[in-house]
Amino acid sequence: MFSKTCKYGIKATLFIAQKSQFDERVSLKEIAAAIDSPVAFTAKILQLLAKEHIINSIKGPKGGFEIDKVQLPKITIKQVVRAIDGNSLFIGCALGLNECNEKEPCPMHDNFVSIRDQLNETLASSNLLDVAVDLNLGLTVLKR
Amino acid sequence: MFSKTCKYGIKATLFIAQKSQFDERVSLKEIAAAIDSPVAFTAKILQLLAKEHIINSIKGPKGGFEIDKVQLPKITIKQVVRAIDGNSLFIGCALGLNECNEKEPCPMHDNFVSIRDQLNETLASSNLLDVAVDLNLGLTVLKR
DNA sequence: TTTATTTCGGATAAATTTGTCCGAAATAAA
DNA sequence: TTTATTTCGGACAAATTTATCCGAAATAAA
Repeated sequence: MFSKTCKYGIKATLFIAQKSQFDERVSLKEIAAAIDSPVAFTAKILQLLAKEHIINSIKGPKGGFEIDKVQLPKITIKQVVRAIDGNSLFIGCALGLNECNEKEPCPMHDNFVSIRDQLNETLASSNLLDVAVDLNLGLTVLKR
Repeated sequence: MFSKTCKYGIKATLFIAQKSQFDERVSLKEIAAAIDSPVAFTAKILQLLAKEHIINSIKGPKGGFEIDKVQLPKITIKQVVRAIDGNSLFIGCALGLNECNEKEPCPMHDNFVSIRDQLNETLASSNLLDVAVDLNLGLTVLKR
């Protein structure tokens, strides 16, 4: 479904979001420890997310990563997925055809319309604040 | 969603199914041409599908691949997907957690329950005969 | 029996994804 | 200003997926 890179990216973003609720900035090491991911690889992903303006990065001592608190309810998981895996999950053909549409559909086309719709709906309506609140309440986890 | 290997596998299976409707056996070359896939790689995938008893392979002149006609309505796309990509799409955690369940769910767990259900339902109810009929009527395509 | 055709199976190679390393740049604090 | 800390960015490496090659095995037909 999602690439490994994307899974790390989502988890990292959610951890940063959780801490950003309380204006807490987190470091690369803390993030990697919290989501159980390779440090150096996680650095690359965070760099990408920063370039895409999904998170903010601050260099130097006391630096780290954070998300503007007021932006939390406006940023969605879908944005994170698109930034990392692109939009092939949302618009590509399930069987990999280059030109697959209503006129010349692949055999799975119709079946996947509703799955895709639901995936879109789910990811586009999952905002960082809601998910961060659940994390904070201990209702959900990022490890194990 | 599906690996490239799996996409080739599904398309190859459907092409064989289409021809098997009329007891026509098809060769590796015909299959690769019909689904626009690399010949040698397709051979590997067909070999795997034959081992999993989803298709039959016949060696020698006039050999090739076929599916028992009476089995067509009983074989589902889900079986093909499972044979190639395994069942991680159906049972694995969307964020890659090893232990993700109702007790300790990942942040996406609840959201993905219905998506997964629908994916299951869709793939488990897509049998080869139905899809082959559509292909034969030209309602769907395996290329472009 | 010989030949031609076709899949099988193992080795290898290319491409992509995942992951590491390390010096550079930024910057807060001493 | 110097030092320590932290992210940045480029090169490199390992692992996995995708793809190729080729001789072996099977088998239908000449």
